[in-house]
Amino acid sequence: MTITEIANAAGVSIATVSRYLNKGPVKEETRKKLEGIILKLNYVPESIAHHIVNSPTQSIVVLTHSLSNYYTMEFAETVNEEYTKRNIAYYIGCSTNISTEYKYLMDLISRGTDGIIIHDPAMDQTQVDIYNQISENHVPIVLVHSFPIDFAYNTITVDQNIGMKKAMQHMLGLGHKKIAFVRGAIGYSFDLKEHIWRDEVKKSGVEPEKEDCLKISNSDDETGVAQTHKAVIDYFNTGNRPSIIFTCNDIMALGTLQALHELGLSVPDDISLMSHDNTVISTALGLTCVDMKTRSVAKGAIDLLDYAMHGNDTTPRHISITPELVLRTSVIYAK
Amino acid sequence: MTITEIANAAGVSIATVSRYLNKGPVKEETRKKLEGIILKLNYVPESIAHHIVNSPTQSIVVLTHSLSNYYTMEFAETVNEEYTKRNIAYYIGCSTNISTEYKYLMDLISRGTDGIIIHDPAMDQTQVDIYNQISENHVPIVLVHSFPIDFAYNTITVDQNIGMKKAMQHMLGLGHKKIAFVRGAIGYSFDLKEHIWRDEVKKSGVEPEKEDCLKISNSDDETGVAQTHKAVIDYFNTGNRPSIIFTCNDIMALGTLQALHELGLSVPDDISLMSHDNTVISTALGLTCVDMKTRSVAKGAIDLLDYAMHGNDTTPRHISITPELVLRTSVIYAK
DNA sequence: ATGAAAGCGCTAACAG
DNA sequence: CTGTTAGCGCTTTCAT
Repeated sequence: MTITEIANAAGVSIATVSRYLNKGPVKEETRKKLEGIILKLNYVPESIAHHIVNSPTQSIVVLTHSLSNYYTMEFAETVNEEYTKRNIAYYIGCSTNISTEYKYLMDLISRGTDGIIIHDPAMDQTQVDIYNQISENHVPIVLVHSFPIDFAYNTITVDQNIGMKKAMQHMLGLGHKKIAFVRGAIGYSFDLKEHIWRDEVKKSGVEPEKEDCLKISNSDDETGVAQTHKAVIDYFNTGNRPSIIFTCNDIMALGTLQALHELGLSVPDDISLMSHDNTVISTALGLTCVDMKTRSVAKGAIDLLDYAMHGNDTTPRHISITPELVLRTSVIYAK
Repeated sequence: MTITEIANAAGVSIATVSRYLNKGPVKEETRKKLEGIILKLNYVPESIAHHIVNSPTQSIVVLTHSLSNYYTMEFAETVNEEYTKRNIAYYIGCSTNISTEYKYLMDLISRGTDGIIIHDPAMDQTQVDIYNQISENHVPIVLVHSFPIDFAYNTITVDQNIGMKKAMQHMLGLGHKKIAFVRGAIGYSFDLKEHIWRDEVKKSGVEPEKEDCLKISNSDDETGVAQTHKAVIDYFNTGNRPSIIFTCNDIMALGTLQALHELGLSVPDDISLMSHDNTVISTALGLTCVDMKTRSVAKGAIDLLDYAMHGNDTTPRHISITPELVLRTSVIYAK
């Protein structure tokens, strides 16, 4: 079904149909006729052809590395709310590693996507040239929680240093000495958190034990829960008795909770638990945690993208949001 | 950056460049030259122009009604895994109501999307004509968990009747008489479950009380948790003392758990809890529940779409998957 | 192996 | 207010 067919059916030229479609000046009579025909023929414009001549495609996409993660989803959802309001087509792509991220990016720019938000980009410093290649194709991109590097993109992150420091000071301040630290195996933000954990423990005068740092190989979905569960059980079975456990995300908190329950330890009476991200899981379970302020981050990302898409100033901007502690009932004084 | 520019730079015709790009016959020498130029000029093909002449766009999208829902996300993720393997661009759109669902659908077919999977479609019988309109545009669509109607689409669902019956029989069989039923305010599948709850309770010889059916207005994210929490507290404050609570999804289970905790009731010692969907939350919390077999459903949806996209037989197919009970520790004999 | 030219569905001057 | 026409970036005969 093309514009030509409906032009023929109406006995007018394709230009008139196009004008009608684009709300240009058309005589009332013609308008009525076209309206009827389009309805009857069930015509849907081929936007692909529209956009080959009229560049913006009215589409924004968020690329993320995981779908089964509340923290990611809360981000995607906030963005969705905004673009739904604006009536622009918004889609989510999920790239689980560097190579699919690259493929997605190529697909998106070749599709003429108007703007791209990459949440937790998989690429790091060694792949900067790829980002540069993309930037040469003039697609506005904003990086959310990217590795820290000064390059030609708009970026927004929460300052995880501050968040983690606040968390450590909170725990240490309550008298905790042996703080188990549960992290994912690979990832810049895990490294950063571990570093601060190590640092602050040291500063408090005790030497961080190697075994107190538990690395979970898969951490986003129920297998992450299971892996954490196992790691925590093993950790206790080796004789470790921390007064508090800190988990780098809520999925790990879930696995930890499960393990604790199995070990007959209740939170916070027998042991404290602190988490990170403040997803619905922390809310629901009453876990004290670091709030990633996902909604603020999402709003900021949208602002940056607006700026990149519509502003006339092309210098990249960088936003850093300060995370805050959410105090609930899962952390109490060390016994 | 267009094919023309690279043709000029290489001193060949655009036809040759096109041939090179499409792996057609090109002399080794020309090939080498083009390869270099394309790399240097950072050329990315304009797939929009490609697909105006060469229809398939190599893209599949899943439309869903919510992003902050593990059950939905597990579905989206399973589909993602499959299409990533196949190297086809896969995106997710989120339409929160009938009107945005319609807009999305129009956007997708006008973009030339190759196939669409609608998970939990918002439309019901009264909007069937919209689906028909779409079907006339020849875009393969499969409906997942749609309302039950015989029309020209491929559909796949789990038989929630069976699942809910199994759940009721399990609870009733353990001697529970007053079963609180927690559902979302609006939705076909909630209605269906309530109907069976009512039916089975009646069959067991007791009259279902109006107050035992709690309706939660928002049920997908943390506000759903909060709403459920409040509703359950109110319910108990009115003097109700069920021996078990059944929740229609895990978000509601979370809210219920929170309320129970606040009321000083522990699961399953003081009260039993059974949920629906078997997301990571049920797994982690050890909740007995109805497993929606999301991964099987996702695989089935992909099969149906393959069939619709590549098969030569156009008669719609329908798959019904039987849900199963997952017995964990949250449900015990009624006291 | 390569180039010229037509055409995909649509928009945007430009005439009338 | 409407029709004619050129052209968006690409593919695809058809010649050469």
